[in-house]
Amino acid sequence: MVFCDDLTSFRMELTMKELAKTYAPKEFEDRIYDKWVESHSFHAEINPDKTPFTIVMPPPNVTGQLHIGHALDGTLQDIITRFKRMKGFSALWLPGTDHAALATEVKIVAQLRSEGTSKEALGREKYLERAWQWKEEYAGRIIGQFKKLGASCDWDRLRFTMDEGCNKAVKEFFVHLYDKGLIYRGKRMINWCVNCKTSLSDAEVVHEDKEGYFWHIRYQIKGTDDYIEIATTRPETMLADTAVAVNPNDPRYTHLIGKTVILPLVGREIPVVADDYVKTDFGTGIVKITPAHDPNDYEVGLRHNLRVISMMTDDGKITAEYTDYAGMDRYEARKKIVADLEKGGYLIKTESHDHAVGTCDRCGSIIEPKVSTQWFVKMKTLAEPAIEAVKSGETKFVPKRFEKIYFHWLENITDWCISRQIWWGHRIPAFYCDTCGDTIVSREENVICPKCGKKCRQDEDTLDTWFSSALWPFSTLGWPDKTPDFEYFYPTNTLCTGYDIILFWVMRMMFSGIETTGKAPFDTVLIHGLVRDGLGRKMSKSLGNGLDPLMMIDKYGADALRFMLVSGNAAGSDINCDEDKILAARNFVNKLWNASRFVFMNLPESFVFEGLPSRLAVEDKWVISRLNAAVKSITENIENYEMGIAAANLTEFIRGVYCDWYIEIAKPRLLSEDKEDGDNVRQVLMYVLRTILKLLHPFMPYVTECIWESCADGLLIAETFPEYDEKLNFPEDETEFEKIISGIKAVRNKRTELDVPPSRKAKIFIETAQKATFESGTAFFKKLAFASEVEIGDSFDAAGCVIALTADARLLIPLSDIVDFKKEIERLNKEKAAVQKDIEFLSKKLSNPGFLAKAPANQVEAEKVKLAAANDKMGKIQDSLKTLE
RNA sequence: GGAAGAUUAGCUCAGCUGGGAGAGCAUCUGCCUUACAAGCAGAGGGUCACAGGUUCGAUCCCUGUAUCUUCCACCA
Repeated sequence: MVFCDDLTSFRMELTMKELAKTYAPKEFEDRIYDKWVESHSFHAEINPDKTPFTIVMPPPNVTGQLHIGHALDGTLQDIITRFKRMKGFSALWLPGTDHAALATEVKIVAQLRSEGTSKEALGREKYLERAWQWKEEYAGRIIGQFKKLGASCDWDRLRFTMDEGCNKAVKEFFVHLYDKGLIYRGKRMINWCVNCKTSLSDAEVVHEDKEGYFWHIRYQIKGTDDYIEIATTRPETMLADTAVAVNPNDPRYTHLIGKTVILPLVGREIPVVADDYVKTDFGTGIVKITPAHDPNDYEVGLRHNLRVISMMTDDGKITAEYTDYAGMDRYEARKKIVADLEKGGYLIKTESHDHAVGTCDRCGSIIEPKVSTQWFVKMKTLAEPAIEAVKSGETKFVPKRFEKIYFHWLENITDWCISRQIWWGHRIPAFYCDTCGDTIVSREENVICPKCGKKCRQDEDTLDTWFSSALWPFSTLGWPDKTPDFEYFYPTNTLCTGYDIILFWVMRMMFSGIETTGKAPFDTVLIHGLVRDGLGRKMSKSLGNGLDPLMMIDKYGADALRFMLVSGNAAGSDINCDEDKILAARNFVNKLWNASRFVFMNLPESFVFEGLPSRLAVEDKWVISRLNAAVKSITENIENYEMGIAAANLTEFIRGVYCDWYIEIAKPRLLSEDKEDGDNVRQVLMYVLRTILKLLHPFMPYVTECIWESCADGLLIAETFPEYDEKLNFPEDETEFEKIISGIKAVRNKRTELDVPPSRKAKIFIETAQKATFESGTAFFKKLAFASEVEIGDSFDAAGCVIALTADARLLIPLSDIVDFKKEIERLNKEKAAVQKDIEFLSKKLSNPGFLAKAPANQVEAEKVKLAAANDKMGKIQDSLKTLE
């Protein structure tokens, strides 16, 4: 045999280290991680001989700690990175953390409040010191937690969204867009959070359906006793009404156009205007117009040149000029206004009305639309190439359906409000000359007015946190400088994230990347779902159903957690998980551990791994061939991001093929007199085990590396991923050996049915046409089918025997002393009926002219084979029944 | 108001380009068979949501319905 020459040339002296009796991940995970770090195994070199493969980590916020969603995200990225590294790529997984501007500020402000102070009291400079302290503490913590998971990130390249390089990139991008006319400052209607006291982008507003009311209010028409009826969900805003609008084509109200009405409680006289915006079939058909507090009304106001009056302060209180309500919270004021309207006879009725209100993504308070001067990015021209990049396939989403969400948002995009009235973040690189009134946008820190030479004042605001995140795939590689890292690793390959931040982040990286570098920042966007509890609920603190990944790692090991997260999951769908699933994964890890122990304890002290032996038994070829198929399938599935299927392939092979069969079959051979055969089976056992460890390593890096220590020199992380090899396919041997497996299963099945304990050995007579095949399996029948003796022949006397049937054999077990033959006849009759049904089904199919004419030939052939087998089986059953009766 | 996804065993979920439905957990039975009781060998359990359609053939493709989940949306 020549097929494994290349393997036999490989020799390895082993210094066997014994594995502990039970799998105890805590004993070795940290040690293994240190080993990887010390050997710089995670560091990606710029190597022109290798193809780069790059993943940038979605930077976790410095506000929190590792939750199960990060664990999923991290596991997927680590699997891909380790796989690519083993496949010979220069694989870079670039880690970092996000300053999470508003999210962090909200937390620090709360912390200050609990200390009885505030950011205003501290002042900007001291506050920022405090924020950096926070960052130091929490960024370190979450990085440490990622390490626990086994993340093979290149920590030499660790970044932070507010570090110097990112700041440089942010300024560069801002100036670039400003110079191109794509960033502007202007007075617009924006989303205002009265709690965070800052503007927000549209994406940061969460719409929630809330129970509310329609208050029907009477506005008197000036100079008459007539009145009009208006329905509103926000009565308090009437204080700032500057008009009332009707649809110009609404016959009920055309007579009102141009008239004046008197605003209740306030007494202000306001015009009735006609505008298409008003729907005739909703509410009363008359709308109060409050340009300062509603985006639509603002537009109406612009069209009709209405006054913009504000009735609310930045913290959501009523302004001083409305003396009756001044200083009241907007919702307190609402109550009083409704009461006052009722008292004054203005309130006609109140009806329930559910409607969507915008809330702050960060603090949950209700957003107030507000007219304000802010910085914006003009999105239309930036969006187009970002759409094109996905349409052309330069970047593809996995699963594809998420592209729709991406397109929909980009096609309907509005300008992006990027300025925030908070302190923690990148300060806007815009400067104002108080003397000349000029605005200068600059990369420099200190800006002198070119006209008057005076020092300019920098804009107080900071940028939306996503402005810096948008640059993450290239700012982390050195952009705007043309660094070697940037040249080699950009564009990156796979971006892996949850579907919840496609709009916030993915799309913004796309247009920023294309605008600055001319290339889409990644070729694949791998979208995964959210992690939920066993009942499909979102994990949350209030429900108390959160699974703390760190606790799970502590309890079951990182490998078990990782394997649970990818098992039985299809890309893009949510994952329900509970502790039972981790337990199952842990048990599987334990299985591998013990299988390895078994192999090691059966090796002589002087064992030398030489690769596959040149003489292989049918069962060796069976396992090698199955392994080879598994290699192919696992590789393809990882490449297609089907981690769930790859994980199932691994389980199936390791448990179902290697442990359940090959190891069991190896046992008699290990003890056999034939020394050469024993040596061969040891080589095969090791060969398969080593291949398994490599295949499994991306999924379970710790345990595989730990076992590897006992059976090889060097690090597993640095090994090459197994390759599918045509020469290792043995389809005939597979078929042959499956016949023995079927036979063993059939005997076991019978014995269990009849409650025969394994200790009660019995003879087996095998009637078969394939004598050689079953001859070679004799030892296995003894070991696995509890045979005291095996005889193979054409025909045996079946009297007093239990009969087990397979497609290729009739197996007779003389157990007359303990078997109830009446029951056995019943069982056979049952089986006969089942086979009869099969025969009918198959005959019907094969006599269907449509099927014969239109089905593919191999399909027809397959059905014929099935029918022949069923008929054969029927014959055996009938024979058996005859002998029993 | 749009859009996407889901509906498969008691539970949680797989099921690739259509050829007689799978895993894990749970249940039941029997086993401490010298790697593993975190185990082994078996068993039971499913009109693949419903109704049509295409097809020789549908869990899979098409249409509609129902229920659930999520995303998007300025209807006062």
